[in-house]
Amino acid sequence: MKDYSLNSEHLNSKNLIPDTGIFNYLTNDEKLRLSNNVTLMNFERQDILFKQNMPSDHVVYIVSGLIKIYRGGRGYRVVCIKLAGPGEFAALSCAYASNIYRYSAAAIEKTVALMMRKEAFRDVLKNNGMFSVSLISLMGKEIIEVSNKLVNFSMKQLPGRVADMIRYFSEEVFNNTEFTVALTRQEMAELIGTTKESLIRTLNEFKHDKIIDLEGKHIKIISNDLIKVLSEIG
Amino acid sequence: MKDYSLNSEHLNSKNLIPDTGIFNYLTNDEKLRLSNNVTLMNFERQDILFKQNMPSDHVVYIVSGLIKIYRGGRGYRVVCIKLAGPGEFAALSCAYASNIYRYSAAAIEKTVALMMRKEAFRDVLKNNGMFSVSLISLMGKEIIEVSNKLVNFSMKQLPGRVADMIRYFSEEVFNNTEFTVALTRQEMAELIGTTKESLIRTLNEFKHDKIIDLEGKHIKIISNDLIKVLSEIG
DNA sequence: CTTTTATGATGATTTAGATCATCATTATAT
DNA sequence: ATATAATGATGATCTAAATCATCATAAAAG
Repeated sequence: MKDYSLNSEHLNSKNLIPDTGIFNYLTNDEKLRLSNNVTLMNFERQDILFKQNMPSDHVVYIVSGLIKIYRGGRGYRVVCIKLAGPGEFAALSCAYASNIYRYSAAAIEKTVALMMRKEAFRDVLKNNGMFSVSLISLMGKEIIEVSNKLVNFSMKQLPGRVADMIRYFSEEVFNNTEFTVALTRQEMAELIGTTKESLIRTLNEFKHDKIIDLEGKHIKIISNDLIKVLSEIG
Repeated sequence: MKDYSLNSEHLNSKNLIPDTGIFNYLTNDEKLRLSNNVTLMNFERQDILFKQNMPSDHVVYIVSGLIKIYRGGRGYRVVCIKLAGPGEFAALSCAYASNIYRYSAAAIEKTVALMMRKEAFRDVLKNNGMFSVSLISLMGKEIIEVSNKLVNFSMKQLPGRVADMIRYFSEEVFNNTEFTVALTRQEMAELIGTTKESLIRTLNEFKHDKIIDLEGKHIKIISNDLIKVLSEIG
């Protein structure tokens, strides 16, 4: 009994907030207060974290894994706005700018996420200037990223966008020239605004031209230079 | 002499910060301190407010007029990311997320803007929680807007995007079904990711189909319903 | 273990919209 | 006022990529 009670108390006061990134700016007290409004969640591939048009009540912080943030349109067509991995937030933009989620999020691989009640998160933002300025910096990066994607979508044609995607996986997600993506061809296509057929063709052309090695979901970059050139000339 | 001196002092302590929007959250003292780091600027059509790749040292607040925020790519191709009018900020995303401007801004019509030194702006953000949370809300809206544009670019074809543009002018910029845009056809095309020829053709088709009246830069919406339908079905 | 459903791969066909070319009209500069 | 440049407008042609169709293979479900 005594042990159990102790355990429970210990659990209640356990700090779920990581000691990384912008959370470094929080005091222990702030961490604890925020922590009491945080739920740690586990998601399997294809699990939904939140869905477009639902009331937006949480800010989501990815501890581990990978998720996709996407918008569905009429007729099953989907556009993937971005992926988010460890240390990244999701739904930040909706938290204080909208009362509903403006897009959906689903786990691409096994993912651990912290669901933070947005009111508690806001209280911390209000009281900790360094924390809020850091968040403003993060959101600025997100605006720049989405704008870049917009520019790439309008200026580059398929080979350029496919090269962009491969570069993104290699440089931003896996930090390796060789990697295995859990995404299907369909999902990859949604990430760069094309159809699965066109994506498959372009990937196989890259393979044929010895730019990449391709075996199922495993991609190995043979010529990083060519990938960079393709990505830059569009 | 005496009069002149008085005038000058009065000018120095003059508060340039507007009493609108998120600036309402500032105390008089904060307004004054910020005001000392603000320059009021006048721009004529085509004047550059800031240029891609320049060191980002200011946050820009539009008092009146209209500007375009755009990115140039190789070969004179340009993509317009968004327009910004009175009460809107520009370059917010670069201020604390980048040391350089990631895009350019130019006046579309005669524009008055406040150029706020980003360090002073940050000081206020750090010390005023309501102000920073409001800014976070504004930036969230911007992320949602750019994401929407990305989704529209990938899902809608030309008539849908042209209808989007007309709707945007009518509902967001001019609050009228009849308006005169200072943009050239080329600039309109850049706004919706197409070429001037295709834009001209589509606008003239709309005219022919009695959806709009078109005379040079003056547009009058005849059937708002059709515009909405076109914008929604894409 | 077999059936059913998702995924990956290719070929054939179609099409939206880019590109190229030309000319009229309207601004801007000399 | 006249020359020069920028803009708007249309037609002809071309092409990247979507769409449609089919089949192989892999994964999931019964």
